[in-house]
Amino acid sequence: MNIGQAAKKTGLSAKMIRYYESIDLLPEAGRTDSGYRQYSQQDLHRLAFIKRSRDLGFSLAEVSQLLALWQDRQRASADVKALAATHISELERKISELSGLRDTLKDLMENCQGNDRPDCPILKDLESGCCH
Amino acid sequence: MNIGQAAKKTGLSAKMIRYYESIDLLPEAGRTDSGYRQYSQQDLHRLAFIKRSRDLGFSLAEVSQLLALWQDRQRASADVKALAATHISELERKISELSGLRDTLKDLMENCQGNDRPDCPILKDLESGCCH
DNA sequence: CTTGACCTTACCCACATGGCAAGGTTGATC
DNA sequence: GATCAACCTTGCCATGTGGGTAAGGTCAAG
Repeated sequence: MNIGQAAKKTGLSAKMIRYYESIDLLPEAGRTDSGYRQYSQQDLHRLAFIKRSRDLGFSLAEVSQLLALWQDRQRASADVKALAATHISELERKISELSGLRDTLKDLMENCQGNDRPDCPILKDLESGCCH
Repeated sequence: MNIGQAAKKTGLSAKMIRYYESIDLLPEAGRTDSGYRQYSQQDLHRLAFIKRSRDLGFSLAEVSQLLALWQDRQRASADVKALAATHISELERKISELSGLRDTLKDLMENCQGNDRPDCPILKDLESGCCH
C-alpha cells in the first residue's frame, strides 16, 4: 500500500507519516523498486496507534514511550497508567490556568459597558501593571 | 533607561522586548550614540500593557489590536469588549477540548489495574482505531 | 588598564504541522 | 507510443513565542 492510502486509512497526512519516520517514531518503511514507501497491515496498526494517541493529546515524546510499552510484552500496566496520570495532571494544570484567565476576563467584560464610548475597564486593567 | 532596566521593571525579557520591536509591536526604540536602546516612562507603560495582555493569554496579534484600540481616543468600548469576547470563546473552546481528553483518559485509567501485569485497557484503546 | 556587567546583532533550537517547488512513477486513455 | 492526471520523492520555508549562545562593542568602577 502506498503512503497516500495509508494516510487515508489512518487519518494522518502523508507528510506526517514521513515526518514520524524521520524522527524514528516509525521504522523505515519498505520501498518499491522506484522508491515508493510501502505499508503493511501491521504498519497501519502502528500508525493508527499513533493517531489515537495524538488525538488524546499525548506529545510525540509520550507517544514514543507508549509505543515502546505497547511493543514490550513484559510491560507492567502500572507503567502505562503512570504515563497517563502524568498526562492527565498536565491537562488539569492547563485547564485550570485557562479557566483562571477566562474568569479574569469575564469579570472585566462584565464591567465594560460595550457601547460607543471610549471608557473601558478592560483597557484600564491592561494599563494597570504600569511600573512607576 | 537601558533595555535591561526596562526588562526588570516590566517582567519581560530583554530578548522579547527586542523581538516585539522587530515585529513592529513596538516603535523603534531611541538609541544612545553607542547604539544602546533607550526607554522612557511612556515606553515602559506600553511594555507593561503588552505584558499584562500576554499574561491574560492574548496572542501577539490580539495584543497588536488591543494596543491600537488603546491608542485610539475615539475607540468604542464595544470594540474592546468584542475582542475580549472572542478571546474568551477561544479559551472556552480549549478548556472543553482539554476537559474531554482528560475525561476520556480518566475513564481509561480507572479501568487499568496498574499492577505488574501487562494487561492494560489504555493500550487496548490506543490500538482500537486500527483500520482493517 | 583591567574587570565585569551590560549592550549589540545574528544565528540555532524547540513543537507539530502545512505549504510549495521541482522532479520521478504509474496507470489509464487517446 | 504519447499524453495526462494522480500519485510519489526530497528539500526548503513558515508558523508562534520564546530560550540559548557566540562574537564583539560599551560603560563605569577600581
